[in-house]
Amino acid sequence: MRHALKRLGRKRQGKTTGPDSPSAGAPAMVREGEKPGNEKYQRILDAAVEVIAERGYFQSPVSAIARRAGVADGTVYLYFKSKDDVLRTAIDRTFNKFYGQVEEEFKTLKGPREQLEYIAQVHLESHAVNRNMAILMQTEMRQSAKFIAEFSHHHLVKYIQVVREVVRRGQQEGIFRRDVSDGVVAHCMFGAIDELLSSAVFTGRIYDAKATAAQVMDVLLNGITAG
Amino acid sequence: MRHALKRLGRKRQGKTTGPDSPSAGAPAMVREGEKPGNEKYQRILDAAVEVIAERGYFQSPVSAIARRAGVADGTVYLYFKSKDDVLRTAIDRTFNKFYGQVEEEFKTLKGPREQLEYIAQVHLESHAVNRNMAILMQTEMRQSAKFIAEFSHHHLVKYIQVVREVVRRGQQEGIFRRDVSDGVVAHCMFGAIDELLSSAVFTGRIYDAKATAAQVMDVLLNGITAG
DNA sequence: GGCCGGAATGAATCGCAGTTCATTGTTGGC
DNA sequence: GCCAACAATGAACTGCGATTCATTCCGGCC
Repeated sequence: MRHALKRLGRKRQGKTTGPDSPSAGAPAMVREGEKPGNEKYQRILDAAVEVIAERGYFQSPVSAIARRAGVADGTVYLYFKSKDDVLRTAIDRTFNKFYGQVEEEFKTLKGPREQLEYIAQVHLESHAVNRNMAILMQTEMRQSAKFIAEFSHHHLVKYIQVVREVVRRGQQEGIFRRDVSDGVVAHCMFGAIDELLSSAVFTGRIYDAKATAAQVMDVLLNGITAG
Repeated sequence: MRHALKRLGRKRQGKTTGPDSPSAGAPAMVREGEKPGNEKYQRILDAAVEVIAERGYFQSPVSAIARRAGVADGTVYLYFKSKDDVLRTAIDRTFNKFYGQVEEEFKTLKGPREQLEYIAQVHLESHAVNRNMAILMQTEMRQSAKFIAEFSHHHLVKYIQVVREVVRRGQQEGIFRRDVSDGVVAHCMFGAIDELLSSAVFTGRIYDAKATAAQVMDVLLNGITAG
């Protein structure tokens, strides 16, 4: 009803809807197995992080992401189900890398204090590794959209869980005070580090991740040390 | 070019653009002085906070806010310049109330420890006072949109400033350690409280603001106490 | 009752942006 | 060279939503 103008340039006809296309499953998408390895896949992901960090998710049209990645708008949909999917994937990958790193280091680092210090340091270093990703984490992940809220909350919970476990072990070993809840400590630690990172991200300040982490953990550990 | 259908229902003509309207300044807006007192003004503000807390700024059409406030879409523009303006106003008011409260209490509360504890408590209590506003603070304020970023950052800075001053005074008086920067302490405190609040907001957990604030400040103050 | 000023309304405008898909390029096998 | 098969393209589609503004409603006044 609305649009009086019909397609004039290209004309679309024949092969109306018949499911006779070759590829069986998804209508038209790069095969699952090839995606992560593909160069364009990565380019799109990187471009999305860049653009979204600059302008915010809702102010980043797919066309802008595509342009930055040097591909056509439609190509994005060859590799991702939707615009949401791009952002979700980017965040997931970052978190998984973080957990992998922590898990790896925990194999050789056994003391609760050292473990907490290590987490703080990696958390703060994320800024240096990929500034755009850090910006994105400090903004979009904070649930500007409900669809991100749900799955990003899951990651947060996992982080807190890891810290809580370390704290609880420290309490059992008599290293940490037992009169403060491990949950409160975990949230305090996460919150403190995160706010420092956040403030650095927004003011563009540069800092030494190791030294800053040390200061924060000095206060915190000092505050929760038993005796 | 695009739209073939022209207005059919109401027809618009005459008085094309001439600036002969009665009210001089803004084209058609409730007089400045009357705004804040007006009942509709407040209704729209409240409705906006509610709706945006539920769905997020970009997923909250003006029409939804208007409906919730029980006014027509156009009425919103009688009281506010734009959709942005509504959100900005709501946030500004909340912060100003917070500062007013803190300032007032500081008149009778002089010890650095007590002052920090009071700030923590008010901060945590904000959840109880207006849950929707708390949600909004934890989400939209975190810069999902650049236009909010700029002015909300200003508020954050002010908060940190207040805490820093208290910490510095505590250091001068020899109550707090001097080997940790007041800035780091301020960010830690803000971050810790904020994260606790955030987590409560998202999980829907209920907590006792006074007791929780006490625990957090116990750890923090214990961590920064001199001697 | 008729008129006036201003508040309120909500349909229409208009531009934008997510997604689709007919068409075009490219590659490798014959 | 020719022909699949498949990746890539980008114009067109479509629906949504911020904002405008001609029109209606309302209260006070003559």
